[in-house]
Amino acid sequence: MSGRKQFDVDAALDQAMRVFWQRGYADASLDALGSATGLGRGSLYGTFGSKDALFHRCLERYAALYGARYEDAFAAHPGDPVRGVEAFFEVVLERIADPSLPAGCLIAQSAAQSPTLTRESGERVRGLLDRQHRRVRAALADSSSAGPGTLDELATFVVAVNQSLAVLSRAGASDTELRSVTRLACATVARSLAGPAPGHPSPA
Amino acid sequence: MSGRKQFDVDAALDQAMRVFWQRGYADASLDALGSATGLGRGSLYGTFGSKDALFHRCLERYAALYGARYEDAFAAHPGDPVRGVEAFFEVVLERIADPSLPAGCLIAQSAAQSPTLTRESGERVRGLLDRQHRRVRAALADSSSAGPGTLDELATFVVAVNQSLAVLSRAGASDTELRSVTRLACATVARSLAGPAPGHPSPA
DNA sequence: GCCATCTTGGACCGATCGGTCAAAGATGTG
DNA sequence: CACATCTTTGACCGATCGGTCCAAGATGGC
Repeated sequence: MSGRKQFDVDAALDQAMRVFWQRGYADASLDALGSATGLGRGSLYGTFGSKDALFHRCLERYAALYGARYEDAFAAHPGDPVRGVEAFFEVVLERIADPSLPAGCLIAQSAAQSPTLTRESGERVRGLLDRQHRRVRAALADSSSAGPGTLDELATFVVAVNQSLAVLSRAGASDTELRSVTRLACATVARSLAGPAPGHPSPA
Repeated sequence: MSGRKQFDVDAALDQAMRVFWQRGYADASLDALGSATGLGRGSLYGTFGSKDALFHRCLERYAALYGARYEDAFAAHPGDPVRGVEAFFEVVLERIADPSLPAGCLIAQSAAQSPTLTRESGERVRGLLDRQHRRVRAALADSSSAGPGTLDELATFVVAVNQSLAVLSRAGASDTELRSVTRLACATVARSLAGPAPGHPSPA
């Protein structure tokens, strides 16, 4: 049966994305991807070309989907980066708590497996982390009382904490545990933006 | 050739551990484990029983090896938990910076892949994270000006940051980036131990 | 020196991997 | 209705997976 495409490409990408998200690139077999999307190998290869290309599409889709939500969270608190970061973490925590979604985070998952991926894929993941860094940094710079170095470090810190939430949630950490991590992280951001660190006087 | 065992079990475990560490459980093939250890399948199965059992032995060995170093780091600063945590992160950073070792951390790696492991293995990994939590908590409690709740949250925070270092390093983050994360984390610990957080007054 | 015992390397097993391909059916154009 | 074009299904490919097994060789007790 055919003639014209029988399925919605974006819906298929959503399902494939979840398989990569849940099992990682290597453990996401074409059989698993096929049954999750309801597609045969012919359709998968005819549409996407290869497992690698499908993975890239899924990465892009994931980044676009949740990247937009992160943007919204920051944008909801213009001029107030601390509230922005809180809202950002809230989005992450709600995604993690959603039982209809795999645990963790596709980017973190892929970053952890980066050395076992194609060099190309590894660089792509690194690029996505950089995008996240720039996004956070831009939000933090919104009330630029801090120097550019501090801004970079804080953004790296927020990205790092975000990755840690993914790892811990995959290990089975509770929402409560995760929230204590974000609470402390937010306090750190607030302190660092309010004034230089005590004990280690900032050169800025 | 044989009669008596021809190889050192611990040395073989060291090599196998690195393979799991570098590639993760699923991607660590028996061929890779065999060539890394220099052992044939007969020796591997005769000594360890199965890939899963070998993995467990490697987890234990990893936890024992680096757990001891963490203990040392904390023990080197009795009564000074902040310095203890700094020393702890220093051990982690040096291990990550060591080019003769795989990137990241075997525990973090396994935690991220936890949902794809045996239920048994997943629980084991969770147990190792708990052990790390208890270790950090005990060190923090050394100068117990903080309540037990705060202690738990801080220990979770330190464990979380440790996991984030593993993920970021595997994605190719530089030592400098990693150090800004630990610097901010240490400042957070110092602040929380010195007094309750501002803005969010602690109930303790 | 004989022999039970153990270890070792490698052949081998069925299952599964990512990927290809051809046959068959559906479609739009003329 | 005929036909070129496209999609889909599922059989099939070689490679590799984790795991088993056995023949050959080394060992120590007697």
